[in-house]
Amino acid sequence: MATIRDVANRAKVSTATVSAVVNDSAYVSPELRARVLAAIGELDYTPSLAARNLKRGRSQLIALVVADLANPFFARLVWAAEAAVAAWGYSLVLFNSDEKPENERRILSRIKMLSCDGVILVPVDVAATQPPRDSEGEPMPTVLFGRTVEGQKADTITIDNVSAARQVTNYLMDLGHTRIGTITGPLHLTTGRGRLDGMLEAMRARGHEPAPAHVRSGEFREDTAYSVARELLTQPDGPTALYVANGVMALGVMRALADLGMKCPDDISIASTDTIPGIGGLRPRLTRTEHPVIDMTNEALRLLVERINRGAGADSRNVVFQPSLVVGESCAPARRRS
Amino acid sequence: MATIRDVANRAKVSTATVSAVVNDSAYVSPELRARVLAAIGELDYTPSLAARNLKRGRSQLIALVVADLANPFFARLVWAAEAAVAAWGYSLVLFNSDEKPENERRILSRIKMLSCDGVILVPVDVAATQPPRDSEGEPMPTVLFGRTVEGQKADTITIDNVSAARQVTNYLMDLGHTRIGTITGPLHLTTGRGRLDGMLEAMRARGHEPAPAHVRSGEFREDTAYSVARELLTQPDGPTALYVANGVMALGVMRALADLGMKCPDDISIASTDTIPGIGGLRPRLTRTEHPVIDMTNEALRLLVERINRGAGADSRNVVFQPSLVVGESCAPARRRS
DNA sequence: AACACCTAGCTAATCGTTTCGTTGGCAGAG
DNA sequence: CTCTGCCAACGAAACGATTAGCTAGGTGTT
Repeated sequence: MATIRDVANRAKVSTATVSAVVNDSAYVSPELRARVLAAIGELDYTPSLAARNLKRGRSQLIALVVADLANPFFARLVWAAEAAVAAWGYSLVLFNSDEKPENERRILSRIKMLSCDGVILVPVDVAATQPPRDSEGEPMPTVLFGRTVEGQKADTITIDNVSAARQVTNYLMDLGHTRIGTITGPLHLTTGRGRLDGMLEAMRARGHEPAPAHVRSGEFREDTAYSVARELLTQPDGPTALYVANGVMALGVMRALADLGMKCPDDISIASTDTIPGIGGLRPRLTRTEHPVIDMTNEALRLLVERINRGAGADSRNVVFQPSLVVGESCAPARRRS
Repeated sequence: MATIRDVANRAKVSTATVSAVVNDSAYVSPELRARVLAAIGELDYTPSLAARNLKRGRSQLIALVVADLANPFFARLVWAAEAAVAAWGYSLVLFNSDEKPENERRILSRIKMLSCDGVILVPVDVAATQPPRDSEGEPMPTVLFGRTVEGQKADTITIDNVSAARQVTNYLMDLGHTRIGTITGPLHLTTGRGRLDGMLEAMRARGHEPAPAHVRSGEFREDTAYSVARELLTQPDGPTALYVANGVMALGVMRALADLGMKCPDDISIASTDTIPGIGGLRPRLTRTEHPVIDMTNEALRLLVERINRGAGADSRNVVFQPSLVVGESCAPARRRS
């Protein structure tokens, strides 16, 4: 392939001049500029990012590490992030930690090798996640997305999980439900913990308390939620309404209902935090909160690029987004029950 | 950050020896090896990929260019590809061409700059897509995924679209439907064209022909399919069954039905090629073909890695996967109609 | 006319690896 | 005792860009 030296020879200028033209980094007379551009065109020259990165110590790469790529919530994040990253002139390197701390560790060291300029990280474990450091031992520009890590000073983008759960729970109680069960996410995650706390808080505020047997973890997974829901729904004194902590688990619950021959909302009301986009034509439509994923992603990139340019010194910022309740037809008023 | 020279100094060896240890590329005596490893540990040395790539002319990066990241089909591809790419020791750089040829061009030149080792490409336009070339003008190792490009010799992974459409159409006809409409994808894509051809072929084989007004393009998009479906379903002599060419469009059609107050399958039967994963709990479940995305992706990576290692010389291979029909409850037997 | 100053462009050092070709020490053969 | 061969380890030249520092020529001031 053509190198900058080939271009310089052909245009009868020095490599420094070619570099100046390519990067617009210094004034070059119109005549030389034209000669250089012509040579570039004739040789089909593309600067080598590898060489440029080696010299500049940057890579024009932004890494996105999601916790579960099979989850449509994160798929949407990937979609939004690709667009935002491209808009800022970077390229996106994608990793999936699959909720496993050891994967996360492997990925972060890989990111270090690639010397990515920044990282958007959905941390797997609040306790275990180490802030990524670059090759000089400095913390890499990082934005934590969706979940936070205790005691770590970093820029974060989160959703108000407590509020999400509270909104949904209040809605269910407004319909008259008091025997509300929940399928939670992993409680070591702020998303899992916060949603459970919000639900409990809302219920207690009105003098209710969920039966311990009605509070189960579905690990944020479709299949786990499916089996947990089957257990929960076949026990004698089952709940009349179920708050499900995320969208894929809600679909798992729906599948369990279908397999058990139960009807929603006739036999039980289901409401969730988050949902799967694009299923508005299928019934029942879930009552759920929606999260402004696109806004969150754009804000994450804004913060990240700012930090890349301003360095590690600046104070860390934490932006919290508010979810909004969207009512479908998956909930019915509670019927009086013995 | 620690460089190979720092390690060499500390271990009192040459950089060549450190390199040999790191890459296992030459025999090093146990004693020196131990010293080197110790120094690496003490300095927390990570080799710079930028420098390594510059020297080796490789980047350990594989690019994936999808045509529509918002489409769950491609989201699944991304998910499977990330895993496969990691398993082969590469990292995944993700791009979304959003079905726009100009984006695709921009992306391919970016990929060239990054000197990615290989590309998995869902081409946007059969005619316009140029095979990517590396900096030496050689064609880059590339696997075309899902769609093929006319006259281009390249490795391809595709699904048998004609067969998919034929299976679905035959199923509808077996139920007694003859007034079958279709919402197709863009006909300049092999996926769009093939699915329409398969449908027509199947109908003609039994002496039927769809009304021209019942054959419409939904551009593979949810919103377009939604509006087209509304038109199609409100015209006087509407079809009794609809074959929809992909999963997101099928959901758009479902949404249109819901908004029109029509019931599926009571008022109309819907069947599609491809679907959205994980919605098995919602009703009605679509009758559709399913595509072995994971197998397809793994095979794509196998081909790609082979080509990276064997060079451009080898013959190009085209692997065609077979879709399978999965019956839901979105189709009912045709009722006799005037 | 002499001097300082500015600027366009060049030369060459540098980034951190890999790798080719060389060195030096030791063992076995003559 | 010398010569040859072998092999572990090394030194130094790439890879392709950026950029600090320099040169030469032109301009403006006194």
